[in-house]
Amino acid sequence: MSFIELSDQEIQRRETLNKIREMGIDPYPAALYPVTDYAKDIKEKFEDNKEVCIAGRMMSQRVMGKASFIELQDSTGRIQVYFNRDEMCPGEDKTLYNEVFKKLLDLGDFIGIKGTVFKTQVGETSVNVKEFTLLSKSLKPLPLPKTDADGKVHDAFTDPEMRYRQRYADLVVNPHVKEIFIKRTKLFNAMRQFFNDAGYMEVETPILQSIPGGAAARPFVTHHNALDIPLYMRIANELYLKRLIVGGFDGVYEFSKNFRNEGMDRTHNPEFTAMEIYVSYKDYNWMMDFTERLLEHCAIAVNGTTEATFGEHKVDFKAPYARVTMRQSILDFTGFDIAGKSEDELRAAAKGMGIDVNETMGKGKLIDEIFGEKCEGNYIQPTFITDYPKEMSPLCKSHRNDPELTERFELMVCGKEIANAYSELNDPIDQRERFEEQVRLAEKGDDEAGQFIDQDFLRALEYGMPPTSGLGIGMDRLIMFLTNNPSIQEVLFFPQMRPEAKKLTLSENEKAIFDILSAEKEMELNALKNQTGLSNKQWDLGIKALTKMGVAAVTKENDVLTVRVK
RNA sequence: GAUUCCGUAGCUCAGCUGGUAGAGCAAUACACUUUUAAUGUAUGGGUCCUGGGUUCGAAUCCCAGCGGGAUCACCA
Repeated sequence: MSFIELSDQEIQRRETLNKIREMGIDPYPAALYPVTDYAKDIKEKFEDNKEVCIAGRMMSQRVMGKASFIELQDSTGRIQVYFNRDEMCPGEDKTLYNEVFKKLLDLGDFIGIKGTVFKTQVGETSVNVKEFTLLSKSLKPLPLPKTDADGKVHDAFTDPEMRYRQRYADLVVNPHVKEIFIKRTKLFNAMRQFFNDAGYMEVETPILQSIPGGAAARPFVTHHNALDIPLYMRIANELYLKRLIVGGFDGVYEFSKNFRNEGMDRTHNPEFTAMEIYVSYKDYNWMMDFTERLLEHCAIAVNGTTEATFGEHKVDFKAPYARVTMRQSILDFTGFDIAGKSEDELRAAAKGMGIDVNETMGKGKLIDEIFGEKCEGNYIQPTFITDYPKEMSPLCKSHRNDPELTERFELMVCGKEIANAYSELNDPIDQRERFEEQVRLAEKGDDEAGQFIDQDFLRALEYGMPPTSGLGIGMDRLIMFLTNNPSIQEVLFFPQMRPEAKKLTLSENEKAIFDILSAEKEMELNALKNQTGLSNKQWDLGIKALTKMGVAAVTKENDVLTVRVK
């Protein structure tokens, strides 16, 4: 980066940095700083005159002559710190206060404070400085939102693009953003604890896979040089976890980063986190009980209550949740009974409801369209929708009472799916046929059908997999509900963005002008402009830049504009 | 992918029917020993997203592009 691209304030801070070094102060000291206390604790458990050692960023500075207040922000929040010149510098030399503190510290600098706790006349808990240390100099000014006496925030740092691209600055400046991510981690911890307490094991399975399976989605492709084969980033971990059930584990789970090469919007990021768990000797009825207990536990761990607000909705994660079959749901919202209907009857019914359908759609797809269009959005409170049509669920066991259905449920919250579970298909011959059917669909052009048959997975099933129930939860979506965020980007530290565009340097034009001018030393303005052949705008920018840098000057004599080299 | 809105100082934003850019905070200097959006006085700070066009003249109007937001479509 060249010096010229820096803003005024950035240049000033670099100059300040040099002054600090000249004074013999290390702006980036190596030694640890012996922190003993945190802002939050000091304020909550006030102890008059207690000696503390704290560290953090200086976020505001109010100098009033020989005394000053700053706000120090550490990981727990902010605390006020009081600097008194004569207490800090008892002798004749007041440099530490007058120079180092007042002039060489900038907002955003990390400093360490040793001092004593007290309350000011206005009752604000503060730390009276005995000794302070510069811990790390900040060269770039942070955005500086301010909160006034009424709690109203001014100059808030809200631009989503900047906040996502510079999440570090977002986190420093917006405490509520930090809170989202603290809750996110609490959710993962709570879920992990729940599974571990139940005796299930956290595992890791491959992210680079030679066959991307377990879901219908477009994968990212990469290449392994030594093996000279394509490898795919996983779209799901289901087939690997089931192999582990074959191997004899009672229950396995994984928080799985999945990658899907599809569109991005406020609910889809190319990489996202799913949790999948598989438990042997269970079925989907058991899994419903398990899921509602799990979510109740997680909601309390994250928010301290089973209730959550999402937009205009109040959601209660307290178990148990309503259970509705897909047939009943469609009956409830459309009056149409899908039971025993032929494909043509279903298509006619869907058309009658104003749903966009076509000839390629099978029974399962048609039912799914009707449900998605007419029913899904109505489930605000957590509701299990059960017994999905078979075509939609190639990895799910057929329903024990109806061969057209599967033992599957999805959990709907605020009209969105957040969990999906099966009594897992463990009949290897049935599974092979379903895979083959998917390949046939894919060849016919159904881009939602799987294109690969994972022979190794089938081999595993042939050795025998116990009856198993599996559950998948979209973790990003769940945390959106628990933190009232309608956008997935708000719950990911670093959502995927287009790369930042490079700043163009216009020095080409400036150089062109300068080359012509320097040959002549002095030229009439319009002649020079014509000779460069630049557009009005390019010319204007170019000549202004040159005069600003002081390499050329424009003078006006008798209404004639002349450009000279300086 | 479609529609629509937005892009101006380090940050948040004004800028009318085109006439060479403003405010608050931040910065710099001075004053001020319990303030708290500290205060007062003064000063500096701009590729008005990029490119092209219209015009005597464009931050402003037109076209194209880039980036972002929102809504919709798509989405096991």
